[in-house]
Amino acid sequence: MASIKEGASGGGAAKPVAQRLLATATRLFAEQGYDRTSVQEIVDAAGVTKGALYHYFGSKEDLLHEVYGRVLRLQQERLDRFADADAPVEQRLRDAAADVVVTTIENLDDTKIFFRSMHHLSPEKDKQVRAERRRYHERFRALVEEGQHTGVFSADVPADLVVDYHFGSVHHLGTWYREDGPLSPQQVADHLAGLLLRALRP
Amino acid sequence: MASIKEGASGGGAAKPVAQRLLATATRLFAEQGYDRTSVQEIVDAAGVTKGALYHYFGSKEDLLHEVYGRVLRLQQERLDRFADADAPVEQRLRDAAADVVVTTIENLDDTKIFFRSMHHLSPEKDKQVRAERRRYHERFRALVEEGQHTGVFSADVPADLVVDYHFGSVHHLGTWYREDGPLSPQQVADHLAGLLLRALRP
DNA sequence: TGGGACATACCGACTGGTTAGTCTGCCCCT
DNA sequence: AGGGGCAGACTAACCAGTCGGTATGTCCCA
Repeated sequence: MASIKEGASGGGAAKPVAQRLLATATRLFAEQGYDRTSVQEIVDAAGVTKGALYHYFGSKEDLLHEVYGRVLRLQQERLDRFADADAPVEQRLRDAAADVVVTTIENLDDTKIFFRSMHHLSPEKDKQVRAERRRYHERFRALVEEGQHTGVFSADVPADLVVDYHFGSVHHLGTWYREDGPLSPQQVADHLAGLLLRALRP
Repeated sequence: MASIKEGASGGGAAKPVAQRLLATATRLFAEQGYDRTSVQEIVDAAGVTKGALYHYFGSKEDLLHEVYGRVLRLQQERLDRFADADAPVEQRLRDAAADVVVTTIENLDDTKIFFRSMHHLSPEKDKQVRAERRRYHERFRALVEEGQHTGVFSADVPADLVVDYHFGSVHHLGTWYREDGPLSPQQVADHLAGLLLRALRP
């Protein structure tokens, strides 16, 4: 329901207008912020007009919500994959923690928007997004708790706080990570996952 | 130059208008975001009119910049105090790391604004704020490096990344910390500083 | 084969409302 | 009597969303 109204375009043209609009909006939102980006700017940059945008999307906010949906679905799916793997819990947590870093860096525009503009959503959509985020948080927390119960992680720190601790660093990536910096996404991920696992050593 | 045009008010009235405006703006910016808060709202909530606001501040952006200046000065001063203390480096880092958490929670409105609205500043002011943040970052990094050189901290993770790691969690506080939650500011600070120090164990 | 009926995809001028900032002037203290 | 401190109406710009219109395509029945 939250997905784009099929671009149809029978034969298979160059680039569906709806997707071009979403990609353009994502870039502009990340660069200038949601409120600072006008609908006119988006359609100009995408080479269409408002008529096209409002043909595919119900509102400007729908564009934002669409970005959120994409990120959430992607991250949740990947987390589930790693958490369900057949490996010791410390390995599963390490893999999941590192993966979310890589995925975040690879979609840095989306995640910048995600964390900066969350509070721009209408109460209704905000509630939905929060619910999905909570599911994600809880899945991650379950990994930490499992390790604490089996004794491979230190138990004298609340699991919730540990999760927020790690996601703080993930959240923060958009602020400091530069593509032309000295570290590859995978290197950053390995370092951050390493720090987390060491912080959890009993 | 970046400070408020003296409220004068010779004798010492109830509450200087300039400070009331700044406090009101801070609250509203934190609640609704900078762009979503109109100047009219601010002056209404402060019980004055636009004439008063533009008498004391050059622009809406000046209000934001003023909030930034306050936070930056406060945090820098406190960091310097802890970093200069006469104690082993692991103790100084722990104290500094915990203190910034407590200070952040105690000024959660300011820091929410700080991290959310940074990119709303004009290039000129943005440059200035960045420079001050960098000084702060470097002071903190020096502590990590000192410990790495003297061997009390593991050296196989870049010091810059460690600093961003910790400040990620600080940055993130505004997202999850609730006053009516189970943890006091000091408890959160102790946990986060503990995690950092354990992550750095050789 | 042709043509009417209808739908999809998009255009772009327009509207109603909001906004930051200005300006003139009053009031009160010194 | 002069100026700081403020009021409040005003302006010029901008913005999300609307709406009537057009061009192109598809389906169906004769």
